[in-house]
Amino acid sequence: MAQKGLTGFFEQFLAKKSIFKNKKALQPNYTPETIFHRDEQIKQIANILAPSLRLEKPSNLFMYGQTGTGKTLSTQYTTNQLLETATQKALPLKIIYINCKLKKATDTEYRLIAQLARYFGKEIPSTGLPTEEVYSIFFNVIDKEKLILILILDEIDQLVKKTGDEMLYNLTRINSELKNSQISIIGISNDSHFTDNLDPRVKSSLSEEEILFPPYNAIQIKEILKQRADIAFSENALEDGVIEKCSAYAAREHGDVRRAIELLRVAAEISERNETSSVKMEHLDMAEEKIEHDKVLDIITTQPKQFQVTLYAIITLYTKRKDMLFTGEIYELYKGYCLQTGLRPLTQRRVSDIISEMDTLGLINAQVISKGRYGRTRKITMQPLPSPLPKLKRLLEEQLDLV
DNA sequence: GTCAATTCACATGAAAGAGACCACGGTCTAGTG
DNA sequence: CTAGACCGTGGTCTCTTTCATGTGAATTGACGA
Repeated sequence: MAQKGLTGFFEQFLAKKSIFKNKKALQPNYTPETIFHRDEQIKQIANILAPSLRLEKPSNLFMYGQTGTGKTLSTQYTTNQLLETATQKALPLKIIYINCKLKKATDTEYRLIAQLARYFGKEIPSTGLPTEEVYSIFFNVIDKEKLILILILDEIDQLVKKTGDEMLYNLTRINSELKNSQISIIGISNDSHFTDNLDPRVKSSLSEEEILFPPYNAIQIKEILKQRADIAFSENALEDGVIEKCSAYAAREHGDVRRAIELLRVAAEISERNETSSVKMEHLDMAEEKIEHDKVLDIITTQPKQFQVTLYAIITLYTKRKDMLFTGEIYELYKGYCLQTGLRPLTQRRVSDIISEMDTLGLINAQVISKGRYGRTRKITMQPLPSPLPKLKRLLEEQLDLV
């Protein structure tokens, strides 16, 4: 029945002139051929890593800067070049890039080492072995022959937050036991205070060298966006001022280019779906909303039930009383809903943690305050969320089978 | 009126338990020659 | 005799509970002017 209509639709879709020429240039993992405004940093990285070509261990390196300031990009660019030279000269250089946040597979010491061992073709079960065992497997495989290993740990702060800094210590220490090979660690973090709380031993060995990535300013963002847009879009696909507005927006958000590019891409997708011939200003606004909305929906639907019930309690209470809420009353309400849904209520201790997780995720504003004689608690308010509350509430009701 | 002590209602930390998942080695069992 | 099924042990991981300790200002109450 609908088949015929659909073939027609797809044919029409293909026949339509796309505003995209090469959409890849807007994907988050795209590496452009030239990188703007990061010459200084790239040169530094190259300088620090260059000794590896003489088979000497490069210094460990720590890079920091806000999100979307080109840390990962610059690193990948430099290491790719480095690797190219190394392969040409048949040097035993290996570079491993691990994003500690992206993959759930690397958020514990065991998993990280297992992941590393897998890069060398060792099959490591996802669980069941003692961590020591995995270390020694890894150790043996890299020390078999001479090798310079550069290990890039992106979002290293996430890793340390979850597993503690002991593992970094272990990793740096491993060098002294290796006979043939050497490991260098490149840590990338968007938290500049990250090293403050590290064990001094780890700190000094990790940041033998440091590179700071300052945020881009609006003009720089504009140039970068322009570069990407030229590749990504066909001619006249962008209305005048779109790029300017996009970069202004990103500059406001501490110079995060990644966001600017995402915004541009989503805006273009919206305009394509709306069958307009070019990306207009209003698409940017819609894109901004959509990005936020999707983020919230994604968070909500992927969180466990307990989290959802807690959020549901907060939303219900908040729609009833538009002022600040406190942990105690939320917990009481939460217990009630648990009964309704047949969930076993968690302790207040846990719910308290859940609430603070929500704060970190940006769903709510939770602030610890003291009400003097009346105790200490979290003051919870809801930010103006991109998705209207009743809609969220209904979504949660569906998720939880609440009536 | 002033000032230190008290008190509340949680926050925050540390440790440990439960239950799921998994590897490994040993033992048992059934099928094969 | 051997491959595969099955079990017990010991390991990780995540989520949670339990127990313990911390905290900051409103309130209280003693004190002095």
